[in-house]
Amino acid sequence: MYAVIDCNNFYVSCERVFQPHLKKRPVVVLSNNDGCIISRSDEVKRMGVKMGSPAFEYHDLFDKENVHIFSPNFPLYADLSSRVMRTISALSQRLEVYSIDEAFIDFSNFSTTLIEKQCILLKKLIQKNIGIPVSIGVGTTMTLAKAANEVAKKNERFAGVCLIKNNTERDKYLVTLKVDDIWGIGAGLRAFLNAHGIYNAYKLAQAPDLWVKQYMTISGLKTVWELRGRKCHDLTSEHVAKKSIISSRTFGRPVTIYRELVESVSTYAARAAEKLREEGEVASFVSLSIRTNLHSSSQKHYYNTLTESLSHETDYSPTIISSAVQILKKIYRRGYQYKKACVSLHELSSKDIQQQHLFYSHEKRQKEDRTMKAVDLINFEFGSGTIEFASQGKRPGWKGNAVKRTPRYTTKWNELLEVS
DNA sequence: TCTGGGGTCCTAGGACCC
DNA sequence: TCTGGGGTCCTAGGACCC
Repeated sequence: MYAVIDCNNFYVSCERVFQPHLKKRPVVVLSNNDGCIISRSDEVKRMGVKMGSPAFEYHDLFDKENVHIFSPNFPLYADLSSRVMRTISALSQRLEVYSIDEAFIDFSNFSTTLIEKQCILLKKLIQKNIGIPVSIGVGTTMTLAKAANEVAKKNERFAGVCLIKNNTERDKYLVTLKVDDIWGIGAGLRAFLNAHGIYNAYKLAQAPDLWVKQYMTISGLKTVWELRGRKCHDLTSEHVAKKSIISSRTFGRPVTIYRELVESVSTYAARAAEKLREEGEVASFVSLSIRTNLHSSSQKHYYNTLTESLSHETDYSPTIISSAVQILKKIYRRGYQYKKACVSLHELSSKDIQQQHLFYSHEKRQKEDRTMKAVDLINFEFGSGTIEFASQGKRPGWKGNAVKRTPRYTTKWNELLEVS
């Protein structure tokens, strides 16, 4: 048996921890730049506000309904997430942290009665210790656990915990779930399945293997098998090395000046390199893409991307920054209003098993390592951005602003004082 | 006026090999 | 008239997840 623990409306719930008066009140959290809606309270969901939709479309509704709006406060969410995960890990050895607000645990060799007791206890514990409401779903495969979780969320009588104990229960619940409520079925497959008369998860589970394989690839077939109770996925508990690292941001305003693009690209490259060092990896390739506003119909569009190999595997920020800026030089075109840049690193490998390089001495590498260590340490101790590279610019006008960000209550002493 | 950020996996098709 | 068979590797694009 697997259980999946999912924090309800996670970012909204995090804000409510420090502003309890917002319980039962409509709340949304927006993306960077206050662009999209990325978390909604139940009250807002009931108003028909769609996940990921642009915030400006709901300006009037939010005004009228007195919706509380927040800019994202990711340091806070990350910290509360780690506290939730710590509480869960106390209960189970085998745990996979699947995302910031979700974890799987392995309940093999437990009786269903015991599992149910443990889940109810865990839900209470997380609520009491951290103040975050969660839903828990249990099933014989990870996909069925996720389905049970959906059932628990949709139906109040479960009080947040739903176990699929046998095939009869499984079929009964699957009938109530739409195909795209199922893990692995998105909008594209929903449209396809609906066009073939398949609307609920039960019907999907009945679809013939060959047909599923042909039209939904092997991943779709695994989903179907898991719905029937045949195990195809298992927990990945140990740390999995990342295959790519991305740093990208939409600008606070359209950018036309080349120097400003250099500043933003340098900043994203520096951040990507920093993440790379956190992972203990080195990169072989740097990619950069830049684009104008996709949604604007009044201006001319431009998008371009280019990947270049580094002369040697590295995690040294100056090397990665200058590579990204070199690419920018090649793909930049005058006369466009740029809205976004994205730096990504590829062909990552572990720093420990780095290869020797003919034109890149051991001494040079050690010196670079010491420099980066110092930079990272300063930024960790005194806050990120304390020390930056010159090409990142002094007073960036292209950065977005998050006006409605709440204090980082749990990770910054000075911001804790802002709690009134 | 205003539309996020960060990832993974799979497939088709082309290039190439013998 | 009539043009093989079997394989690998790479990439772009599309699907999905949160």
